[in-house]
Amino acid sequence: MSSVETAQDLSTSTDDGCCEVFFVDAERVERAREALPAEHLVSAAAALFKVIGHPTRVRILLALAAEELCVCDLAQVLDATVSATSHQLRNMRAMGLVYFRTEGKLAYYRASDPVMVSLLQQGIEHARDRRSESHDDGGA
Amino acid sequence: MSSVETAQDLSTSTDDGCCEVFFVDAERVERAREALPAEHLVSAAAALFKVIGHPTRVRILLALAAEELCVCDLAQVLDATVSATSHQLRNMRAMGLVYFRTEGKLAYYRASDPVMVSLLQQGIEHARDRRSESHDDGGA
DNA sequence: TGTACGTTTGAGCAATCGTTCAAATGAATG
DNA sequence: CATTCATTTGAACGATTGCTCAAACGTACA
Repeated sequence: MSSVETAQDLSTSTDDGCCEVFFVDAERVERAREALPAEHLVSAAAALFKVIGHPTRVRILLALAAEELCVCDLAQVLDATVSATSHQLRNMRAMGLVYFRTEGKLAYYRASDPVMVSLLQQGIEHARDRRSESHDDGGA
Repeated sequence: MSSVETAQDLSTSTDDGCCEVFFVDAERVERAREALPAEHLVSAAAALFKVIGHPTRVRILLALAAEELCVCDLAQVLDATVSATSHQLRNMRAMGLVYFRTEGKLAYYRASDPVMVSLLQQGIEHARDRRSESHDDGGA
């Protein structure tokens, strides 16, 4: 519809490693660029999602959203080592996804970020829905 | 109230590596266990979130949700190599997050999973909200 | 104070990841 | 048919990850 033909085969010295000097569709590139949030937001969101990007931590967050648990009991729920559990909790605590209360020699953890818990639960539901349809996760 | 005091200091030969034979609070363990979805759902959701658990792929999904782009232009948007971009697209395509249409020698990609895009956008917004409050991401 | 025990921590290790580089593929054009 | 060029692919790499093991920490209790 508009000036898409900005792409000429000028062979300037700029080595973008891509196409020619100009993009295939400069307009779309511009619009896509504007759709991207600030760098720190992208990184922060990615860091948040990375936490729930591993089965162990998914289970941890789900368990701690349902029940306040000490490390020992949580490890039981996960069927994992106490040490491994503690390591992950450290990670999640640093990300602010988990709250931490100490009582005697026990440390009680619980989920502290309802939004992330909700996002996770939506993700679980979505995974369930996708399973109903024909979704091949690559299977590699 | 029920039998919470199942926790005795019996020292059986089972080496769970945790506590004693019994948990600190067997009831909570049971409830937490019931809160966990089936294993394949946990894995599937984690795999989904892992995709948007990296800044590069977050940018890719956001860009492709806003605009249909060929690999070359997408690489421009990301300020990344065409090869690196293609590798990530392969990953995301395998996960069904990205749709793929070929026209001549160009390959046009776009986001194909609106739910995941929505989840990602909620995550971005949440990251923005968290930033307003006192949230230290550990900084490590 | 000394023992017991839940928890944390650090080193080490195998596995995975994200990227780069070089080569291959495949569709258009001459 | 040879060339061009967008895209894909595979090998290789450095970095990160998630776990285990052993040791340290800190609180309770005798």
